[in-house]
Amino acid sequence: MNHWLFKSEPDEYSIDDLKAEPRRTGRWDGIRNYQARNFLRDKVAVGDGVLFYHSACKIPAVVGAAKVVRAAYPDPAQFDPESKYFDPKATRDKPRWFCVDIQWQSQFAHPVPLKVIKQDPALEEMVLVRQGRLSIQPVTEQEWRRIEKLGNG
DNA sequence: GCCAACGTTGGC
DNA sequence: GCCAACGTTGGC
Repeated sequence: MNHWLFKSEPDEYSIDDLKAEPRRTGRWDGIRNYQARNFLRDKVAVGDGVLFYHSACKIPAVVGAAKVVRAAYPDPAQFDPESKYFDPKATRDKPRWFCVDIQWQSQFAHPVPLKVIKQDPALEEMVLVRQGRLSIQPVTEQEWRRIEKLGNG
C-alpha cells in the first residue's frame, strides 16, 4: 500500500465536503497537471492512504485522511463542453485526464500546518517541502506516521 | 494579486 | 529538436 498527499482548495472542495458525500466517497477530478496526472493514472491504487491537504487558503495544512476506493478512470469533465475542466484535445479513445474516488477516513484533532511541516526535521524530505506546486504527491510511510502523530497528538 | 517552479506547446 | 511562450499551481 502506498501513501499520498492530495491538495484541494477548501473553497472548492474541502474535507467536510468529502465527508458530506454519500458513503463519504467523492470523485477526485479536475487534475490538469501532468506530473499529478501521471501519479494518479499510474501509481494510485485502491486501498492507498491519502492525506487531505487544504491549499490556497489562510492556513495551508493537512487536515485529515482518506483512502482510495476506485483506481484511475477517465475524468468525465474533460469531455463536457460546459465544464471548466473541458479539454477539446481529449477524446473518449484517448482521454488525457484521469480521476480516482476516495473515501473520507478521519479528521485530525489538530490540522498540521505547512509551516509546522517545514520546521520539522523528520519531514524535511517531503515532496510538499521540496517541490511546492504538485497537487498529487507520494508520501513515505514514515512521513505518514509523523503527520498522523502531529495531527492526533 | 504577484510571481516562481515546473511541464507542455508550438514556431522556426 | 531548440527554446521562448504559455498554463497551472499555490505560498506569500
